[in-house]
Amino acid sequence: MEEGTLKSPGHCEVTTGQADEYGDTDPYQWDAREDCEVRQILDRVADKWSLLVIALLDRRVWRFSELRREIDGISQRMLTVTLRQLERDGLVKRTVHPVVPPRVEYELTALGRTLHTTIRSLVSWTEHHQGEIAAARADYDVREAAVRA
Amino acid sequence: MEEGTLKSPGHCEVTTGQADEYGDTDPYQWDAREDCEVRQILDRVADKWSLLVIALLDRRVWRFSELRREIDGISQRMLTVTLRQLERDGLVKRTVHPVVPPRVEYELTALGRTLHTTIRSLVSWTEHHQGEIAAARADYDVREAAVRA
DNA sequence: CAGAATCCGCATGGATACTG
DNA sequence: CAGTATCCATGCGGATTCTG
Repeated sequence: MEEGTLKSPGHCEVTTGQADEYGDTDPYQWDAREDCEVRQILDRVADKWSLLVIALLDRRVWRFSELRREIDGISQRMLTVTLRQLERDGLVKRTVHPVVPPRVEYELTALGRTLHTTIRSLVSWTEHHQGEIAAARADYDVREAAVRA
Repeated sequence: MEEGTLKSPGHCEVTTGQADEYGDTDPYQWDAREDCEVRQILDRVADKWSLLVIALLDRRVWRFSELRREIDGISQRMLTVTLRQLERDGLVKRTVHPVVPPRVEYELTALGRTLHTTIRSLVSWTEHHQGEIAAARADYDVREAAVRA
């Protein structure tokens, strides 16, 4: 598990890899710097499974195996990793019931619910425009095939 | 030559057809199926570089090397791949000026601009809550360290 | 049931060299 | 300048096994 080096918000510090000398000021603080905290958070949100998990958790409380069954294609390992990351970020609350067999339940925190609103709009956009995207892809593929021929 | 349309190497190729129309617009139908088109699009949008590129392109028209310089940490290869994907999806328009040396400019399409609105809100959320997330992480790490000890 | 731990295949993506 | 092509290291993530 990677140790996220955390600095105060706004302070940029290189996590891993070479630092190199930066120096110029960036008009848009959030974007370019890969050591920028906002980018780290975006990377977390914009990962393969997080969006799915958050969207599901918004509906109700889920048990681990329920999520596993519901999310098609996720491995047990990745579900665990994803849930831990979201829990660490304060987006998901994990509740262990001391019973046998174990019963662990997951739900969104208040913070997680605010994020869900945004995610919801992203999903909505995708739903609304999937036709246009499919058309654009088909168009692109045809044109590229023509060039290649 | 790698193609972006690669599915995850899982076994779940239920309906490998392009599924042009699922018919239903159920708000909560998008999630589970990994063959769902919405999920494929989300995977594209939610990748490491796409968000960054789209956000930059909304500002103005950019040349290739400008983007390369601006996006810290991206390799020339990944910038090319990302731009091609976005172009294929109809989100980015690529204009080649037949001059020497070559001049290629990138900008958002109308479709891309509609997505930018959503992305902008995602970035805003991140900016707004990065403090809370940092605190949650610190809290989590402390507690985990305590357990481990 | 929920997960931790382990092994490891292979896609992801960086570095380099070459081209129009 | 704006790519393409190639090689190759890294690590993501799947499969499996073991535990409380």
